[in-house]
Amino acid sequence: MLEPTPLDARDRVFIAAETLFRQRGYKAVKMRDIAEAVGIRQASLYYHFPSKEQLFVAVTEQVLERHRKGLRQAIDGAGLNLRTQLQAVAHWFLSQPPTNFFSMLHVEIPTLSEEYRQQLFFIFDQCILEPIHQTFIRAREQGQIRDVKPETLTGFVVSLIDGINYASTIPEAPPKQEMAEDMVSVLLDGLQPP
Amino acid sequence: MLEPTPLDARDRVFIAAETLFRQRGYKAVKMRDIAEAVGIRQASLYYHFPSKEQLFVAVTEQVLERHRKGLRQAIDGAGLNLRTQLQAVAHWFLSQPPTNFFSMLHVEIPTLSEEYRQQLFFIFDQCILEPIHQTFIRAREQGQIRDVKPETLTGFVVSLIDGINYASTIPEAPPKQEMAEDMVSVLLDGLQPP
DNA sequence: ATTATCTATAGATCTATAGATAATGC
DNA sequence: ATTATCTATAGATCTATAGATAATGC
Repeated sequence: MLEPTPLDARDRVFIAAETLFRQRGYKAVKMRDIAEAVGIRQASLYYHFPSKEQLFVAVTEQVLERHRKGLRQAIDGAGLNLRTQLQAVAHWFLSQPPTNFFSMLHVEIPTLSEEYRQQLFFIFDQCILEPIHQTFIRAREQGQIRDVKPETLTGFVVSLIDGINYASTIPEAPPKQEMAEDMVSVLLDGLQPP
Repeated sequence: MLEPTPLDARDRVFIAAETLFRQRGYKAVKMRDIAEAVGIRQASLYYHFPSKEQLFVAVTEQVLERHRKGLRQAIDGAGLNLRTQLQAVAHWFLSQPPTNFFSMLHVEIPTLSEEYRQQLFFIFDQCILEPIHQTFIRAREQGQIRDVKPETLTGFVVSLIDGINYASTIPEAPPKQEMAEDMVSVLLDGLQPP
């Protein structure tokens, strides 16, 4: 380790916060909950992070950045075919801890200060929407799909991923991977009988 | 009026609560906010409702029940064709104030007491999922669509509606009605070029 | 000396209750 | 008399700060 300061505790706070915020949302998670998960006292968190809001923003940025890298790799490694690219996108998202993006955008982020709000919206756009948007634009240019606005299709994909993640929490739901396959085949082929 | 008690104030509380809970979510709305919207003092709300939780549950039940009726009417009035039925479903949802169902299920409802949680999950199933589920089952029986699990497709529709509602809050987004048409045509016909 | 934690608590909210008071309808 | 509101506030949380103390590394 060449790190000047040992980051263990800070990292454990980060990981605990990420998990709790994802599971329960910003407001419902108390600093005490994070501290308990880490095994320190609530006030000790403030040695590592100046405020709950900044902790949330830092955690969310990291999650989004991880998705950006993962999506880029998934898409770049999936050849030139939209079908395999979408399968790779779905596979990436479903390999990650399930984040409900619309709750994030609709419930969590609006409670933050205006500055952080705008910042996270921008990063969300760059990390989640842009990679998928690009994919649809290229597919359209190559005549792989008919003329539907790529931003509409991008929204569809993110919505469907959210939905699959949610459905997976229900015991009777079909397996994630099956729903992901159905998602791609419905998007590309529709539901018309053979 | 044959009502024994004039329900005006109670109704105004109901309406204000519905709007605020929908816009900001359960936790973020304070009883004071609802009172201010109605024009009374915070404590006066407790004359009409015993607790914030029961107010939220009552409001949510009413919203869900309204959707059940609206969906049933929309589907029943849309003939026997899945395409027109889905168009009617989309049209109904987008004619209503935008509720983010996945936030509701994923963020709001889990913070309630176990009893109310189960109750609202059940009612959500009856009011939102069941009508759409039935529609897909009938279409499948009549050979209108290929073999994909109807519960998967139901989840897709609800996810997509959530996504369209969210997208509509962004200034540059395509019009709701256009996204709804794209949703139905993608679900049924896919994206393959003509 | 510096780093990381602790205890204690101020200050800000927020829900819900108690009891008083005004408005309404016999 | 009953209905609907009010003021005042108890009680419960929760974030963040102040200052003390233990652990670590020169």
